[in-house]
Amino acid sequence: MESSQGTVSQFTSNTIEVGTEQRIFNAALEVFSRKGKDGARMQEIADCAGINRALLHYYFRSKNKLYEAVFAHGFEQFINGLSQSLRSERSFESSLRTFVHGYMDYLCEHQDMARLMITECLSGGPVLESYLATAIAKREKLPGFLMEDRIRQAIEVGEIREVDSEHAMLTIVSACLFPFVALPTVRLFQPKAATDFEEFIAERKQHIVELILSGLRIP
Amino acid sequence: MESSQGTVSQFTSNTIEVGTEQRIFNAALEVFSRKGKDGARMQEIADCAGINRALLHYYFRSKNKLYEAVFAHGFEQFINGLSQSLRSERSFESSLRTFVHGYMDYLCEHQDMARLMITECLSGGPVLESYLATAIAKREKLPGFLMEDRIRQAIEVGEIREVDSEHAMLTIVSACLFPFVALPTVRLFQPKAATDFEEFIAERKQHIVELILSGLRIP
DNA sequence: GTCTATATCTCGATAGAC
DNA sequence: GTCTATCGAGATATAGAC
Repeated sequence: MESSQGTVSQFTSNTIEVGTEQRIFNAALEVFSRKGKDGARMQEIADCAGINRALLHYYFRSKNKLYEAVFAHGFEQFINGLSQSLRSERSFESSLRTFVHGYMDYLCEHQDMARLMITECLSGGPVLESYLATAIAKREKLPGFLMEDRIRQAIEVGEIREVDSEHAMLTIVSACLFPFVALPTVRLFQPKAATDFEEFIAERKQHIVELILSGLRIP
Repeated sequence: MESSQGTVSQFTSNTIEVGTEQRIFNAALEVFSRKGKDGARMQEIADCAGINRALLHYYFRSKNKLYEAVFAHGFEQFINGLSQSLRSERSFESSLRTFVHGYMDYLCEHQDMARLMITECLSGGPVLESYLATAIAKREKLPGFLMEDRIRQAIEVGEIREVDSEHAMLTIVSACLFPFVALPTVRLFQPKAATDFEEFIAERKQHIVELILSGLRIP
């Protein structure tokens, strides 16, 4: 139980010499994110990590502990990702572009984590909610809040038209995040999402920024 | 089935009496939609329906059959909901408003089904995909396709500016559907979603229609 | 640290009384 | 149709050899 505490925070995306604990960690994220906490099987995680089932219990005491560890790490990463880049004062257009691109870049790199949090949400999300609740206490850390403040500020200065900043923020997040949630389905409708994912994402970023900017422009 | 003339049943309410099979069905939808097919427990479904576990197997042979039945029914409902109302609209604004309001009304009434399909999506969605694939064959039945055609048509006539109709459609669906997926989280950020859900939805409909219309308006 | 073997428990499914 | 009791498969978790 000590071993997980000590090393979790030092995970890197280094390709050389990936340790057992991290392989377990990655595999767990992958499986949990697709099957949910209950649906996930320890055997599948072990197979995915290329090790024995018993090792899962050696590094993380139980399935519950493993899930908690995976979730906590991903959540931390999720919050800290965007916050810095949003603080600098620039035009609203520049802020929006920064947010959309940064958010979708994160989602591309951490699709597992996105699925995991959505799965949490769907199940009523007691774990996610407790994490969010404490995060909301320190309001300034959440990228979503930063961007929403930016919207309000832009309205005051007359940079964009008057809209409900909370709904606008929700719409922006939805437009960025939902395609990842529904990816298997999206692929059926938009073949490019299957054949050339990078280009699909690039197009999507541009579409969202343009649509929102145009939608918030003062008539 | 049998009419109890002499006894005043304490189970009947002012609503229409709902049979055991229907109660199982509703309970299964509720549980499957939150936990996913694997994560759901037959015991929980039975508890939720207020009956014994064995009865689940009496009405539906197995967990798999039960899931299939629930999914098939919900999916059918989902497709047929909007299609008619979309064929008869004139202006693009009117079509968009019809779609957004109709779609969100459906989602409000069938939040379980929305969750179920999202859960399917997240797990790779073989069941959903097979249903969608056959539905896509008869293209004209899907409301999403109808609306996307409507966007293309509006562009040709010069009613709205030139955009990628597929991305625009995806954005509209995202804006409508995602708030239901993330409802537990949204409630933390927008208290009104918890206290006055009806008003929150009404606001949301209006916001989406206005933002998209303004976003697609010809400069 | 990593494995095999096994104990323990949970869940889906069935049998049979009423 | 509905219940209680139980079986058997498969899952988590532990013990112990190496």
